[in-house]
Amino acid sequence: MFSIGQLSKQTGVKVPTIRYYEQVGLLVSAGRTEGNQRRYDKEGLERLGFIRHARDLGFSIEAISALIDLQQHPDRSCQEATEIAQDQLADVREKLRRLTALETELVRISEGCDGDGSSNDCYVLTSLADHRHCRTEHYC
Amino acid sequence: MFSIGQLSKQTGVKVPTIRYYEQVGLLVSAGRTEGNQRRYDKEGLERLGFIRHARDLGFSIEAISALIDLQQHPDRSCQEATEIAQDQLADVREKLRRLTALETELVRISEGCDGDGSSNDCYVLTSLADHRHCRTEHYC
DNA sequence: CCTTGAAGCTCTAGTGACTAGAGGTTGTAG
DNA sequence: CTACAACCTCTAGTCACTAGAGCTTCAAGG
Ligand SMILES: [Zn+2]
Ligand SMILES: [Zn+2]
Ligand SMILES: [Zn+2]
Ligand SMILES: [Zn+2]
Repeated sequence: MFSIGQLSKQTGVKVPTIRYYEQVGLLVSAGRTEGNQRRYDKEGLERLGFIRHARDLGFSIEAISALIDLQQHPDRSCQEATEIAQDQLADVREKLRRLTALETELVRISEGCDGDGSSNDCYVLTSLADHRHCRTEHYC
Repeated sequence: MFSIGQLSKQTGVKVPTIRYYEQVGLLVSAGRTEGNQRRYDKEGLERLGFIRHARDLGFSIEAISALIDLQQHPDRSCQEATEIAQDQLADVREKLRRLTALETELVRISEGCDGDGSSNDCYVLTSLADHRHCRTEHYC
């Protein structure tokens, strides 16, 4: 049996975050001591590892919830799991697309000024004031 | 003079967002009507355009505040402006780096399963359970 | 001049995924 | 038995909005 601190050390997830995961229903402790402290078993450790890894891949709490539900029912089809992964991939690709546009514009803007003039005619400031200087459509 | 709704239409910034910008000190109205409604002049319209464009490039409210301060003092050096832009570019590049790693792993994971098996031995679920399947270090 | 309805106002609370802090209790090593 | 690290709960804060309630004002048509 592990304390919350031991779980934290083994997975790299901070203690308050583990408590937060319990609050939102992702991870329940195996039980409590007489003094009300959480105790986890090996299953809890593995589940927290799963959560951590999925979070590190950008999956939302909601998506991870669904994935854990699937894991608990080994007989169910894994179609939903692949859909969730594909959705996440699509999200990431969309973000990449947007950030690439941002990078293009920020490179142009940054290179347009050495920072040694007056802010009166600074290329950074004038570029920000007018989207018509931009080569791409962009937003976050 | 423009009402908040006219400003909204011209810039594409939603009305509650404009009020939020006032609350955090980014944009003040030129004045109020007798009935307490906000009225803006051309300067306000331009400033909101600046804010909108900077937000669309991912700058934080805090950064935009600093940039507007610089704009208000045309005699000051624009060094800070270029620094802010370069910081933003560095941020964007860091995010791109991370998202690219995520994409690599998510492609592998998505392609590893057709979604026609049982969740018992689904490649998506086993990959999520163990980082050792991953080819990159990754996090958000 | 009067009515109507769109548009405005303020204030509070909710979003996601935590993080920080206060103030108190428990576990454990020496 | 004592010290103190680690634990507990609860509230509030982060960022940049967004939604809603409940009320007031503006402007156009009759
Ligand atoms: Zn400059
Ligand atoms: Zn632009
Ligand atoms: Zn599968
Ligand atoms: Zn991994």
